[in-house]
Amino acid sequence: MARRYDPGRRERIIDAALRVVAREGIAGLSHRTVAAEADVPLGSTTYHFASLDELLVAALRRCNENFARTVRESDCLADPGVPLAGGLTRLLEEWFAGGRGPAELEYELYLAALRRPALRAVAAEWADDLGALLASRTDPATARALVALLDGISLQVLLTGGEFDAAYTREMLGRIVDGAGR
Amino acid sequence: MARRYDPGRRERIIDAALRVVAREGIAGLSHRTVAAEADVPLGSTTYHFASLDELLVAALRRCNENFARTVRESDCLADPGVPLAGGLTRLLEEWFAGGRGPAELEYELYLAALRRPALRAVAAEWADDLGALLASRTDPATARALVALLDGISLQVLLTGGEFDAAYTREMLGRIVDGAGR
DNA sequence: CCTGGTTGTGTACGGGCGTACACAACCATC
DNA sequence: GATGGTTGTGTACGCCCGTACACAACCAGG
Repeated sequence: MARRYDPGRRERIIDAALRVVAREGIAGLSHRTVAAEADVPLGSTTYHFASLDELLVAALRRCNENFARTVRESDCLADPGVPLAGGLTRLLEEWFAGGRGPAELEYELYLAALRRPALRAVAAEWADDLGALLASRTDPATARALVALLDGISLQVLLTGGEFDAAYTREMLGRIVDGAGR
Repeated sequence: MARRYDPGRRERIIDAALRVVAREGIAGLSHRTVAAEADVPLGSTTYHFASLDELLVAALRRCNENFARTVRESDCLADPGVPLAGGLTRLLEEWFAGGRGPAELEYELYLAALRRPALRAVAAEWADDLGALLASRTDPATARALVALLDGISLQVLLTGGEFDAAYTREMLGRIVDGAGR
């Protein structure tokens, strides 16, 4: 039966799940497709993840970590000399520059929380983490609104197939930020 | 074979599809489930809608119409005496007062456009229609941003399972609106 | 009344799915 | 090196799916 010693198989399954979702969407995710993608036996996926929800939770969490690292490594937000709205706009611009793919993947997992209560906690973490990051440059309510507006603008781009408009984005984020000072 | 004369069967199938999606999500929508819900033979659903995408397009369009009618009938936006931000907040408040159900249904269909290009045009219509409605009270860019922020705030509520916060919403919408005047 | 075309149905096929479970491989203990 | 517990696999079952298609019901023109 060829059982291999394979630590980190769990992680490889999560990676495979992300590739499957990126390619075919959550609708195309099944124990079988992810097993094939990760090149592990079918039983292995059900063994490590009792349900697809569990696998999705792990995948979304991994996504969040990747995004958080990207944000932290980018200096768009760190430098207090750069206006907050401008930094956020640049961040989003870089993100969309990578094409629809990555953005679609992250949002699909994030939005899946709408129908899957198991994902809600992770989705909330994401919003909170980003909010906390921004809160160091403004107040919590404003930070939350910035996250909401970023989500809304990104969705408009992704859902309607439109283009990302940096000037417009900067302007509107600016209105939220500036409103905090009055 | 009992073929009935049944005009409006197409419409009844769309209604049934909305009920199915409301109850079980898009994942639970199939030719069979919708046929059972509409109490028509299986072949009837494939006859009227060649693919599920086609059915989803019809369902989303119907949703849009319902929402547009609700907005038009509500006087939250019509009265120029009411501040725009306040009117929108009240509209959203009434919407959420109906429970998660209706909001979940509309957003699930709307967000499905992320992965289904066939729905993009209808999703774009929705955003444009609402934008056009708001544009009569402000400029187009501001109107678009208001829609984006409304989407973002609604999503935060629905995805994280949180509560709708009217005061916060009014405040942030207000910042977008007021920013237009400077 | 027949007849040819259109509209709508029932059924059956092949395929992918989640899940269960017997059992192989491994490891620690003696 | 036997043994008992744990970890991981292969396989098979039953279910639901989209799709195709023969054919019933209907309708209009002759």
